[in-house]
Order: sequence, then C-alpha cells, then structure tokens
Amino acid sequence: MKLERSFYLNPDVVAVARSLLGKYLYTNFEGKFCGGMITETEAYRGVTDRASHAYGNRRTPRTEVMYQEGGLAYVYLCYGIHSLFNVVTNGKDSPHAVLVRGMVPEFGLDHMTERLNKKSITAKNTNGPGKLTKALGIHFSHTGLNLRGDRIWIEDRGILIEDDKITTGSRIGVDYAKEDASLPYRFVLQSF
DNA sequence: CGGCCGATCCACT
DNA sequence: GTGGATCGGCCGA
Repeated sequence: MKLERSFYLNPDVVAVARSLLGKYLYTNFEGKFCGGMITETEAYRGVTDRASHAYGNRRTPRTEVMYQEGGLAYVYLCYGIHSLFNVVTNGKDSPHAVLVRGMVPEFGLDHMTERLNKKSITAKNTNGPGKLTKALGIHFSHTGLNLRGDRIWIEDRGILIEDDKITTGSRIGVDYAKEDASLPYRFVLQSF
C-alpha cells in the first residue's frame, strides 16, 4: 500500500501533486500512529521555478535534500514557527517538491488532538500546512526522512479522485515569484 | 557576523 | 480582518 519508489521518481512534479490528492499521509513517532487523507498540494518545479527554494540551482544545507532522489521528506521552518512538509520528487539533481497543505484527519485522532491542545479535531484543524505538521508531529528536524520508512509515509488506499472534484489555482504566498506566481500548480480537493 | 524576512497561524476585535 | 508571535537561513558586507 505504501507508494512505490517509482511514484516519487516521476519527472512531472505537477502530475505528482495532482495525484497525491486522496492519498493518505501517515506518521508514527513515539508509538503514536496518525494519518489522514491529503486534500491540498502545491507543486514546486525545481530550478526553473522562481517560487522554489531550488530556483536557479541554488544549493544550501537546507535545500540539499531536494537534490536527492525523490521519495524523501523536505521539511523546513517557515516564519520561525511552522514546519512545512514537502515530498521530494524526480531523480537525483532534479530538485522538485510537492508541498502538502491540507488533509482530513482519520487515524490517531486522540494523538493529534493532544498535539494541537484541542478537545476534538476536525478537518478545519489540519487544513493548513503548519497545522497538519503540528497535528502529525512532523518537525523540521525530520527533513531527509525516507517516505518509504516507518516514521513518515504515504499510502494509496484506492481512492479515485475525479477531475471535477479538484480546484486548480495559483500557489499561496508566492507573489515574489513574478511570472511563475500565477502558474496553476495548486490543487485543492473540494468539500473538505 | 549582523540584520532582514519568509510557501503561516491564531487570538482578538 | 488584522497584527503579533518568533527564529533559522541566507545574503551582503
């Protein structure tokens, strides 16, 4: 059920972002098993995408994981507070990634509720990239983890998402990316 | 090595 | 609907 290595090696990161909708993201930290269905993603198309951290083939200790072969987690700190979870895709030295921005919580609800300091949890509590990492216990120190390992992984549970259930649009917070800011690289599964 | 700022969230109004 | 929180990365000097 775990997504195969070949899924992550797809050179078309926009297609990967689209096909991650309806897949299930799981974590298991300290014996706390959690997971849910992915409902929102954004594609970051490597060295030619001004919105990508790897634009212009920029390599830093932080972005180095994006240059590895697809199938790793790229987690970085945003605004000094939020850990944002990305899926590294494509082959080595093709630094593509998909940002996971939303999910519907389904497994380990008690663990996620506790991490969020709430009394209960709904999809509204995991509908942002910083919120879902907090619920799942993903921290920027987890960057580089293999997504076919036993701490963070993604499964296909056979859910088929029709095109008419998806809204496509421009990515969030990428105004600085000039002509790339308006590219339709954001995918949102409706009714969640 | 100093300083600026970001792929955000939430409490408060 | 708005401002404050809060800090690592990275650029420029």
